[in-house]
Amino acid sequence: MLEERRLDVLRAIVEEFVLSNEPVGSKLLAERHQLGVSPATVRNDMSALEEEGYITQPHTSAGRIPTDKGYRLFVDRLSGVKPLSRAERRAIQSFLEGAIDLDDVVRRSVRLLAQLTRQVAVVQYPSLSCSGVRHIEIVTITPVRLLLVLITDTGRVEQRVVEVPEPVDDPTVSELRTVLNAALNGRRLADAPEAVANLPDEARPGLRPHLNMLITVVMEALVDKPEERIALAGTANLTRSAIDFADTLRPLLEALEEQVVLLKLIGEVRDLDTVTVRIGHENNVDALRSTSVVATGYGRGASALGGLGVVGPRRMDYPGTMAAVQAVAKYVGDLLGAD
Amino acid sequence: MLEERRLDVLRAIVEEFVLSNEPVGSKLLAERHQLGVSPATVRNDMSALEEEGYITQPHTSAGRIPTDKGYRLFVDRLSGVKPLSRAERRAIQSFLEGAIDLDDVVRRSVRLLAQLTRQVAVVQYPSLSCSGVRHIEIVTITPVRLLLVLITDTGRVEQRVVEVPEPVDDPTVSELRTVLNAALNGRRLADAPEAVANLPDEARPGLRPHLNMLITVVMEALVDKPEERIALAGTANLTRSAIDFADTLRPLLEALEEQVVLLKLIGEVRDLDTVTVRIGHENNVDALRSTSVVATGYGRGASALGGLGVVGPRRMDYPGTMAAVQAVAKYVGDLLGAD
DNA sequence: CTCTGGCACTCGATTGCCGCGAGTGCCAAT
DNA sequence: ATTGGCACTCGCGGCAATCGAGTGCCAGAG
Repeated sequence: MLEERRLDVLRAIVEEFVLSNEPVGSKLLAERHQLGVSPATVRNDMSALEEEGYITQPHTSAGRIPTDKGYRLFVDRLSGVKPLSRAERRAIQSFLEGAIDLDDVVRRSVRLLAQLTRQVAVVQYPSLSCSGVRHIEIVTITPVRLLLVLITDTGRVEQRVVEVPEPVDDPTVSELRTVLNAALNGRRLADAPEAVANLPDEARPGLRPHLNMLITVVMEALVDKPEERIALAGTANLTRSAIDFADTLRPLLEALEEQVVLLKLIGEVRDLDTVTVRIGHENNVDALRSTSVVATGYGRGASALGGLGVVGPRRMDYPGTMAAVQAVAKYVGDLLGAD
Repeated sequence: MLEERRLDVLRAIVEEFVLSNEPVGSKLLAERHQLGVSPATVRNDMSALEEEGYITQPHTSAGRIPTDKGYRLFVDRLSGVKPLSRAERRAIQSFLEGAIDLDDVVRRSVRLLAQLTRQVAVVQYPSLSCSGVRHIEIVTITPVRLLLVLITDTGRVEQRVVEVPEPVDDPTVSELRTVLNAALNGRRLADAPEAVANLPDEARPGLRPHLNMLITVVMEALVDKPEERIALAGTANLTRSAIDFADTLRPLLEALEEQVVLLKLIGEVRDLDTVTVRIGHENNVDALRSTSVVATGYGRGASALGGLGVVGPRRMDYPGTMAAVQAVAKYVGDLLGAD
């Protein structure tokens, strides 16, 4: 009973603070939320909550604000799921269904997510290694430079220039194309290594050096260190909550422009079916220590194709944001998994 | 003589204000710049300059700051060219030469430009219509859905899904590929319409409907309304100069995320060999009314492949920025024109 | 043992006031 | 035309007084 109400108080504090962005006091809480007790009682609870580290006061004569630990408890135990409204679901659907290609899907999703959550949205392009090979094309640029174009079943098109050891003529290119496609079409890139492992042995001798070269490139560039891509939107929303600009906003913007940082961020939390929340100091990136990240993976079937999420102030509508992230992930997953 | 010194004073004001970001007074001017006259004389000149609308004072007891008109005069007549240092040129070269493909070139350039100018940099991908066709590839997805992949000589790879009226088999696809490549390889996309105009008439009858369909798609999607792309970097630099954030920074960030706005901006000023400067109100975009844009086109030969530039505060080091923009445009043009 | 009303206390934010100083405009003198 | 002198304006920083939201604690009631 007692314990119960303390949590109610914490929940009320979080909700109130998220709305108002101002330290919340006992009087306001007792009035606005039906706690059924007087401000004085609330004060006692708040005192206890502060003792336990869930809330803190910015300065002596102010109300309380949640700590990271407080938000954490709120997210884990206190916040119900907030289903999206019918209108929102329809909006998502109609916003995404007009997409014509992968780029379009990703760009639309990221803008949609930014708009829904009013925060900074991040969407990772489908990982190459999780994608399947739809087609491999080889184009001659010069006799010793070939352009390798890889088309995946998620619609990504990747290209690499390959220098071959000795000039190749068109029939040979044709042959190479046939062999590679036969070996890889329909397979996932992650499975590529074994699929091509003994291709050179089976091919006619004249083809081997070129084949080896191409295979090396495919492996190195597309499987071992695939070039991941990221789309970003809604940075303007940062001006909504950030107050101390020079100190907070700049490093944040800088971090967001670093693809590496974002990839690390998304990479850590792209589980399917689970929306991960990182609150403040829980983030491993310095510049994000004062923000929260809500992210999840998208994809169809077992493994995630990629990740998406939002970055926002710790003072965030977690239930709503989590719902939006989950919903968009579901739609994007369906869209890219199906195509 | 008199006229001459007045302009010297204006130049000094602009230079001083760009450095200090504070209204500059007569005493400082007379001391720091060798005008050879007393503060009182400078005051008279300043008074005249204000009368003519080149400078203004924020409040009565403050120094003067340049108006848009003042910056304009400065850019047009007062600022010499500021050649980049040897080190800077080397930096540009070494920064760009490691690029492996088009995406890489563009991303590196935009970051480089942002770093050099400490402002927001914008680089447009080479326009499709100005690019040449290196290769056209057709991949069968289903018998009635083909994926058309266009590879340009600037390294751009564009893809479109095409629905054909009736199923096509592989030999037909092969034939289509051959015909299209024969007609378009090596040509510029802008010349494509006439190149393909009477292809259907020359082809064998069975091929015509598909050919027509493909040609229609190529024309519509790639020539009439080509999807232009933009890369952006250095938004963090906005926090450097912008002071009133909620009112200035947000709409600015929003505008910068609008590809349409940026494309319009760049599209208007992508002349080769000329660095265009738009100061404050000279910009047609509302959100950019309090910024300046310095941009130019890049490319090799006669027509521009694309445009690039920076967006920054009106209080900007114009000579330096113009030099940087010009230099980067030159290198990017060489890189993409040659490849 | 829990809750409540009362009360004194703290401390950040706001307001009003004052003096400093940077910068100007004007004028008389050179 | 240029200059030194001088009075004037006005933004800014510092300081003190005031206000009030919010707290902690305590004694009393249920």
